[in-house]
Amino acid sequence: MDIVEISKVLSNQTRVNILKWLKEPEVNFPPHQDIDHFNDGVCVGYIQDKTGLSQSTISTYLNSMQNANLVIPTRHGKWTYYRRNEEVIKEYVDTLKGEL
Amino acid sequence: MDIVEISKVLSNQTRVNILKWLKEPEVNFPPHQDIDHFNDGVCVGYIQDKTGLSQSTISTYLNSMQNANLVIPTRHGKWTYYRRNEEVIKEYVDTLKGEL
DNA sequence: AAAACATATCTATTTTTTTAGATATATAAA
DNA sequence: TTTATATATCTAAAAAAATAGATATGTTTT
Repeated sequence: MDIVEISKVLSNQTRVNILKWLKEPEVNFPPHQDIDHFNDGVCVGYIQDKTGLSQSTISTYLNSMQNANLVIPTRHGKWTYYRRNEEVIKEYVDTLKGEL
Repeated sequence: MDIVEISKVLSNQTRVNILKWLKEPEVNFPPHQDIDHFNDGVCVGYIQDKTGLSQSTISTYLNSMQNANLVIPTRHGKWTYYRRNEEVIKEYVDTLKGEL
């Protein structure tokens, strides 16, 4: 868990929003075609639609968030679903609470 | 309290270090010439020495930290002392805890 | 097998951040 | 009242991040 790397992710409003949206996928996104739950998170396309940014930009964002271990990708057919990594998010906040 | 602005400050190891050092000035810095306490924090020169970066860079860092309300400056003669703004730091962490 | 679809990666451009030297300002000391 | 000291601000150059179009890859559908 790298405080500086995670802070870089959080220093962009859209990326913060994505993390927040993924907290309640059923509230923030439409249902998926193939599956009727959000256990593995939300597909890239839905996230992109919500932000209005380009596909490649969102993919880059999600990649940086994955590198920081803030989200976990799962491939399901032709879609990649992203969900929050609650453990690391908690560890980050708790570390800030203690060390900062 | 701006999450993105504060996260930008924290996305640099030296700035994180400065915040940590200011938590225990008596441990991390030598005593000041004029005053025998750290109630108003630590002078810029001491912080600069500890980082090894240039004077203008440290001044820029401290300015960005002040703009984010993470530190509070106090002028004492020819020195400027910086101390942590515990309220805002706590508010930031608590907000992350709740919203993130 | 070809076409369509979702996402990732590559590439280039623009924007932002970092960094420090030079200079300005404010205060204190000589 | 000049000189020294501490810090802030200005300026410019270098480095890093943001962004999106183009292309590649993997998967499904036809």
